[in-house]
Amino acid sequence: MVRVINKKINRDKLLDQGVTMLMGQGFHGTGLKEILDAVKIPKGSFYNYFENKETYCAEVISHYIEPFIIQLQGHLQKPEMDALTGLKNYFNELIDELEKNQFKGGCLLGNLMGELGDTSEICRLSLQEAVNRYRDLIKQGLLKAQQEGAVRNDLSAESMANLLVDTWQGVLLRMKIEKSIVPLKSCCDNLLGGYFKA
Amino acid sequence: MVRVINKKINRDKLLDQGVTMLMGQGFHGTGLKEILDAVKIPKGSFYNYFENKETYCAEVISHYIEPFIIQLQGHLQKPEMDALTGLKNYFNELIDELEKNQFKGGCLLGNLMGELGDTSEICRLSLQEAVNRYRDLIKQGLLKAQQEGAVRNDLSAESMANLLVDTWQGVLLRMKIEKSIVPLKSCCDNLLGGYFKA
DNA sequence: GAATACAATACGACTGGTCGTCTTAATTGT
DNA sequence: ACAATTAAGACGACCAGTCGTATTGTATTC
Repeated sequence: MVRVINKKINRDKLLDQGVTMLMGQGFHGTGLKEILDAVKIPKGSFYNYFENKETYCAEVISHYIEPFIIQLQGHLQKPEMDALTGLKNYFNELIDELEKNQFKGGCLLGNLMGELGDTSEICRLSLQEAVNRYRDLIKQGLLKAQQEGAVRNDLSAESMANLLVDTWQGVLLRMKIEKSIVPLKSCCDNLLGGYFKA
Repeated sequence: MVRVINKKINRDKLLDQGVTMLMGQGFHGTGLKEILDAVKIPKGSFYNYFENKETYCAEVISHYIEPFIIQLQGHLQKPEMDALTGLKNYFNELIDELEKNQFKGGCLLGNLMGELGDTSEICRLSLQEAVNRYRDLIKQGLLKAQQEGAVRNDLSAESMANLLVDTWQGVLLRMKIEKSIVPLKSCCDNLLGGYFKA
C-alpha cells in the first residue's frame, strides 16, 4: 500500500520534471538520465512507471495542459466577471508568468508539435487531444462572451477559438527568439481587443 | 580551383539536405551521419565545411528562407496584380505545396524556434534574422495593399505583418497534428480576407 | 498472531549502438 | 617539393532500453 503511493509520487515527480525539461530542451535534447537524476529516481525504475520514453512524453503532454485548463476555468467561472474580460485577464496572467521566466520555455505543446508532430504518432495524438481540450474551453468562453454581447456573432466561437490558440502558439515562438513580450501583447490586443470585438 | 567549386557544391548539398532532415526530425533528432550518408559525403569531411553542428544549423536556417523570399517577391512584383491578391496567391501556393507533402515538415523556422530558441544563441539569432526578413517582405506587401486601398489603414503594416507571420507559424503547427489544411485556410480567410480588409 | 510463500516493485550495472568531434594520414593543386 | 584540402576512422561520451537481483508488500497457512 505504501508502495503504490510511492509509485504515484514518483510518477508525478517524473511527469513534473518532464514538463520542465522537455519544454526547455525538447524531446531529443533531453536524456532520460538527466530527468531521472534531477528527481533522484534510478534508471531502472523508469520502466516500471512508463513503457518507454515516447509514451512517457505523451503522458507529460496531458499532464502539462491540466493546470492551464484549471487556471482558465477559474477566470471564466467568476460570476462577477464577463467572459471577455476573463479571457483577457487569463492571457495577461500568462504573459506575466512568461515574463518572469525570461521568455524561456514557451509552450510545451507548441514546441513538441514542431519537433514530434511528424515522427511520433503517439505524441501527435496526445498533442491533438491537449490542444483541442484547451481550444474547447476557450471556445466556451468566447460563446459566453458572444451571449453577453461583447464578442461579434458573425464568426463562430469555434473558429475564433482556433485562431486565438493558433496565433498564441505562433507568438510564443516569436517571444522565444525575440526575448520580448511585445508579440504576446499585440496578439491579445489584435484578437481579443480588436478582431473579435462586437 | 576545381576544389573550391566542389567545396561549394558539397556545402550546398549539405545545406539542402539539412533543410529537409532538420525540418522533418528536428536538430537533436537528426544525426550528422544521417545527413552525410544521404548526400554521400564522408563523415570526416563535414568539419572542412562547417565549424560544428550548431553553426551548420544556423546556416541551414538562412539557406532555408531564401526560396520563400524569392517566391513571395515574385508574387508581389507582378505589375498587373494588386498586392493583397498577390499575398493571397502566395499563401495559397504554400498551402498547395504543404498539402502535396501530406502536411509533413511545416516550417523549419517554427520547428527550430521551439526546439532551439532557448538553448542555442547562434540559432536563435539566425532564426530572428530569417523571420524578420520574411516579415519585412510581407510588411512591404501589406503597405502596397494599403496604398491600393485594399487593406485597412488604421493598423500599421508592420503589426499586421507580425500577426500574419506569427499566426501562420501557429497554424502550421496545428496542421501537423491535425494533418489538415483547414487551419491554414482559415488563417488566410480570417486575416487577409477579414481582419485586414479595408 | 507468526511463519512462510509468492508476486510486485526497485534498482543499478550493463548492452549495443549512435552521438558530435578530433587526429592523422592521404590526396590534391601549385 | 610544398601547402592546403579532403577523408578515414578512432575517440570518449552518451543514448534508450534490458536484465538479473534485491527488496518489499500481500496473501496464505498454521
